Amino acid sequence: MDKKYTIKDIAKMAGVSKGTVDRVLHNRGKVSPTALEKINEVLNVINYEPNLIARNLKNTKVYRICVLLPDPEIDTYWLPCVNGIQDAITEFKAYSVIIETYYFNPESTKSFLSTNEKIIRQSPDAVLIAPLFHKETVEIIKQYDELEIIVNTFNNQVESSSIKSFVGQDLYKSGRVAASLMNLILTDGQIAIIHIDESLKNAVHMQEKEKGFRNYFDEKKLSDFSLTTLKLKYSNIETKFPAFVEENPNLRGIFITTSKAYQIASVLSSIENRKIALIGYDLIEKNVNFLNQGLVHFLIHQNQKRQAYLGVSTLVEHFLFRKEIPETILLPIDIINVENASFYVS
Amino acid sequence: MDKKYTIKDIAKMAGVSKGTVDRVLHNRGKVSPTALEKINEVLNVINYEPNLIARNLKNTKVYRICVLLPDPEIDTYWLPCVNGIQDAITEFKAYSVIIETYYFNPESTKSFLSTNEKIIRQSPDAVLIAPLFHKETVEIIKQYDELEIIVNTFNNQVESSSIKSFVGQDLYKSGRVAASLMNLILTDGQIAIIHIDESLKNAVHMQEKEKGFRNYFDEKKLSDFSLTTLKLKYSNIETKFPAFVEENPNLRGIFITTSKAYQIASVLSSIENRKIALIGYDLIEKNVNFLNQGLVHFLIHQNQKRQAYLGVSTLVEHFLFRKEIPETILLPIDIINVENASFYVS
DNA sequence: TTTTTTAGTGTGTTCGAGCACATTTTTTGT
DNA sequence: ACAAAAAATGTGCTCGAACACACTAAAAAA
Repeated sequence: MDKKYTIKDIAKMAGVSKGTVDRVLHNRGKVSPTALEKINEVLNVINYEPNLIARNLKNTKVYRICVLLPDPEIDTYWLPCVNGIQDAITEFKAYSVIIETYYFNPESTKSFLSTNEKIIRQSPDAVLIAPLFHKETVEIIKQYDELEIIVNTFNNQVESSSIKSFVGQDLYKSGRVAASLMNLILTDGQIAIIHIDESLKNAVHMQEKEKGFRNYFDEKKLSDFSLTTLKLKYSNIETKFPAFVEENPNLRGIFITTSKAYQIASVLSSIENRKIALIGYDLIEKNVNFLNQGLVHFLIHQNQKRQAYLGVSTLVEHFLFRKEIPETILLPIDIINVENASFYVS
Repeated sequence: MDKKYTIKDIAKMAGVSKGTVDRVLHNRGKVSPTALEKINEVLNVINYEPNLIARNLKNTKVYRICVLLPDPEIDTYWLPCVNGIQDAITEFKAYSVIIETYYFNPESTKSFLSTNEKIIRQSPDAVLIAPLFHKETVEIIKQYDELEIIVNTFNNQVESSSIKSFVGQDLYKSGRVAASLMNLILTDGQIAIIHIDESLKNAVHMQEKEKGFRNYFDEKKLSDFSLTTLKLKYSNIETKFPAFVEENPNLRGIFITTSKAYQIASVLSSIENRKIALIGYDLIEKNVNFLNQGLVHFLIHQNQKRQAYLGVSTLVEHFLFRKEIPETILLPIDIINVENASFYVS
C-alpha cells in the first residue's frame, strides 16, 4: 500500500532493466511496445513516487533566485521581508539553490530599473519582485519573459500574463476589515481616511484600501458617519495635520492606509482633549509602541515577512520538488490590538 | 565564502582520507593527534555543513511518529488537526518517516489509555498527543519516558519534565483578547462567561480563558460591567440557557470559552428583542455561519490545524535534520470577524 | 552474404555521507 | 629482534535517480 517502490523494483517486476524503466518514466529514447506495456502494467498497479532526495542529490544544476525589494535602510517597512528571505535561505541551504537579495531605492524608478538590469546579468532562473512602480514593472517583465526567467511578485499586485505568481493581501477587504473595527469603536462622527506617502508609488495600494473602507460604510448605510479623505506627505504632517484636526471638531476616527500611523499618533499625542480612534497598518516598532500606549486602537498586519518567505519558497519548491507555483496567495488579514500584538511581532 | 565543502574536500585539504575526516566529525574511532590537528585546522577555516540530502539518502532508519487525538467523528473540533497532519505527511513523504494517526474517544479515559497502549506496541520514535486527560497523561508519559520515546503535546498544556514540547495558545491571554473585544462592543451591562462541555476534561482550558477574561475587566477597573459565570452541558442548553437569559434582563454579552458558540447563537436567534454580543472560539462551520449572520461578533482562532502540523513537523525535522525541538510554540491569537473570516477557513 | 545502420536494452558511474572492513603503521610483550 | 596486539588510516560499498555509454539484436543497405 504505502510501500516505497524504486526504479529497481519496477525493473524487476517488469522483467526489464532500470535503464528501460527510466526511459519510460521520462519518455526519452526508444522503447519497444512489449517493454512499454510491461512497465505500464506495473506502474498502473503500484504507485511510484520518485525519491526526491536521491533526485536532488544527483542534480548538479544550481538554481539561482534573485529577490528585488526596496532598501530596508531607506524604508524600514521592508525589514521583515529580509527576515522572511533569510528564513528561506536557511531552510534551503542544503539544496542547490542560490537566493540573492537586491535592494533598490524606493524613491527612484531609475534605481528600480538599473537593479533589475543587474539581476538580469546574473541570469537567474527566477526572480521575486516587489513591483513598486507599475509602469516600469510591466516594462522590465517583458525582458524577463523573453529570457524565460520566472517572475513572481509580492506586496503589490501588477496585472501581467508574464507573472507566474503573486503573494499579498486583498487590500480592498483589508479596508473593509478596518471599517468594521472602526464601526465598533465609534457610533457616529467624522472619520478621516489619511494617505501618507512621499510619492505616488503606493497610490493603487492606498486607493484599494480606501475603497474597501468606504464601501463598508456605504453598504451598511451607516449614515451617522461622515468620511473625509486627506493626503499628507512626511514633510507636511506636522503643519497640515494639526490644522485639519482643528478644523474638524467632530473628527472621531482616523484610518491610515500606510504603515505611518505612528506619525499621526505622535502628533495626536500632543493635542490634548481629543480622543480620536486610530487604525493603521503594519506591526513596525513605532506603531506597536503607540498601540501599547493606547493611542492606536488596531493595526492590520500585512505579514510581509511571510509574503517574502512564501514568494521565495514556492519558487524553490517548484525547482526542487516540481511543485506547482500557486497563481495567487492571499494572506489572512490579521487584526491586531494591544492584547494579541506580542504574538505577531517576530 | 558560501562554497559548499564535502568531506572529500576536507580530506584533500588536510591530506588525509575521508574516513579519518568522518571519524573526527563524529568522534568515533581513534585518530592520531597529528591528523586531528590537521583536520581541525581545515574545519576552523572553512564552514563545513554536511549535505543533509546525502545523509538522508543513506539513512535507512525509518522514523515512526504516532499522533494521538480525539476521534474527529465524535468531536468535529479535531477535524482541522487531521488536515494539518495530512499536510505534514504529504510534505515529508519523500523521507523515511512514517506518520500514523490514532483516535480515541474524548469521552472515555479508558479509550485514551488503551489507544496509548496500542501506540506503545508500535514502538514509535516519538508521539504527538492531545493530552485531554491530565491525570492519565502524566501516567502514560512515564511509560513513554522509560521507553525513550519523545513526547510532544498540543492543544492542552500538561506540566511534565518528560514532555519535550508543547504547541498551543496562551489561553489566559486569549481570554484577555476576548475581553478587550467585548469591551469594545459594549459600554456597560452584564456579561456572561459560559462554559459548555460534557465532561470536565476541558476544565483547565476553560478556567484559564475565564481568568484572562475577568482579569482584563478587573485591571481596567471597568465597573460598569458585571460578570457572571455559567456552566452548561449540551443536554441542558435548550432549557437552562433561555431561562438564564430571561432571568438576566441586563445581559448584554456572552463569552463562550469552548467551540460551542453556535449552540448559544442558535438559541439566541429564536429569542426576539434581545441584542446580545457573542464572542467564541474556533472557526468551525457552524460558528462561521452565525458569524456571517451577525449573531456571533468575534471568534478567536486557535488554529488547531497549524498546531497539529507544527507538532509533527518539529519532530520530523528533529529526526531528519537534527533540529532542536522548541520547548513551547505559542501560536498567535487570531481575531476573526465576518470581514476577515474567509481567509482563515482552509 | 556481408556490412552498416538503428532500434532496443543493459551496465556502470555519479552525487555526499556513513559505516564496515581491509590495510598499514605503531606499540607492546617476550 | 620479532611476533602479536593495538592503533591509526584508507578503501569501497550503499542509498535511488539520472544519464552516459556500451552492448545486442534486428533491419536496412551494399
